[in-house]
Amino acid sequence: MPYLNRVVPHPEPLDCRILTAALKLFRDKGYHNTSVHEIQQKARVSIGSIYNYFGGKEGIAKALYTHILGEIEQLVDAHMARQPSAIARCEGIISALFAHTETHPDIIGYVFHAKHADFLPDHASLSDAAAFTKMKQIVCAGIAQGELQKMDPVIANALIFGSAAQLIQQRLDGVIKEPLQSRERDFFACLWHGLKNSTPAPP
Amino acid sequence: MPYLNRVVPHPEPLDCRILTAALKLFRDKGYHNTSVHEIQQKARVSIGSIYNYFGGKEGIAKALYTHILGEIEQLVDAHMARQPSAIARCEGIISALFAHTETHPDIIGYVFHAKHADFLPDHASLSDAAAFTKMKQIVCAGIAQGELQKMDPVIANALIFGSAAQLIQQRLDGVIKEPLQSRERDFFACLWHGLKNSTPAPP
DNA sequence: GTCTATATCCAGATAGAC
DNA sequence: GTCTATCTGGATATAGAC
Repeated sequence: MPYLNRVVPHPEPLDCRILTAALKLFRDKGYHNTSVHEIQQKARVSIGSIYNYFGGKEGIAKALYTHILGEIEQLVDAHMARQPSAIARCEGIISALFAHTETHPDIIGYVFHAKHADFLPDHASLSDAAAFTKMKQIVCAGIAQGELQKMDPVIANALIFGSAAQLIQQRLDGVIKEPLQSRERDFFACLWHGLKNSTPAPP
Repeated sequence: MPYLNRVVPHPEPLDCRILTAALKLFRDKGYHNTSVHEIQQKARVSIGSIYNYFGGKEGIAKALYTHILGEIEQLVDAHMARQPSAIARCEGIISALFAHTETHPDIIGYVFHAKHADFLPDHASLSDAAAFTKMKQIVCAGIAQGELQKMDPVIANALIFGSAAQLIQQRLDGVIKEPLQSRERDFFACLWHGLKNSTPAPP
């Protein structure tokens, strides 16, 4: 019964094991302090397989990067489709990111905390990624429609997502001890108190 | 005349040359992508001297880190001594950081952008540095005295310095094309519009 | 104290058996 | 497709002359 031998020890596919192992190591020790040998050991895979699937350490980092940014973009798209209001969209996205920070700190940490320019030189800055561009568009639309105060979109974007990013980073660093959800409601209240337009523009 | 031979080529002291060269390289290529050999060439110093002064690459990084964080702390202290108001203090500090971002992007980038945990494992998180702790204290005092709205200090801190940090990072990345000073006034207006307490507490 | 030349080590990558 | 064993380059760090 060769079948049994294959099934039990590693239910998840091989390339997936490599990615999850690498993600955790990159988060814990940083990209440069992680050797392929360590990834190989943690994923219980041979070095040869790693080079077969990803062509090397940088290939793993790229695969992780595009995959995770794609997932965040999907998240943004989902909230844009679900809600017409800019405020509701931002709240939904930030709320989802806060939740992910608790359940998948590796993933969020890899995107928010890693300095990708150090090991992915050909990739553009994070701000240029599609997911983050779309967040800016949400803010712009909210200002244009009068839902948010008339103001510089760059500043509005910094206030909304910059402060959220700061909370996420402090949570990842352990500076904030409680789950971010416990602060979510207060955070939104403070945020919109300053940004929401109380006198909506005429249609 | 041996004196002349010494004076002309390198007016600044040797260790200072090493630090400035390393700072620029770390910013441009990242810590791990910079070799001691490159620092040596750029600083026009021999490898032996580098090990004499700093004991190695990590020693340079540590010296830079403590020195720069010390300077920022001094900046915070200066503004705390000059102004009693929390809002004025925050504005002064952020304004100074914005100005530094334009004049010394290497320095600001090294503190705000580098992932120090990757190469200074024994150092605590940036948020624990004295300079940033004092910024939090300023915000707390502002809330306690009724100058700022009654709210969670962690959230207030994220809104104020998180958004400022976001602007600085985008400026360093080149996403923002104009000097930050051009947005400073608008930024402060938006910020305090949401955070300032319009009904001050009784003395 | 400053330099050059050298040693040592380890990471990333490859070759080839199975 | 997966593995083991090996190669190679380059980085940190040191030794010793001056």
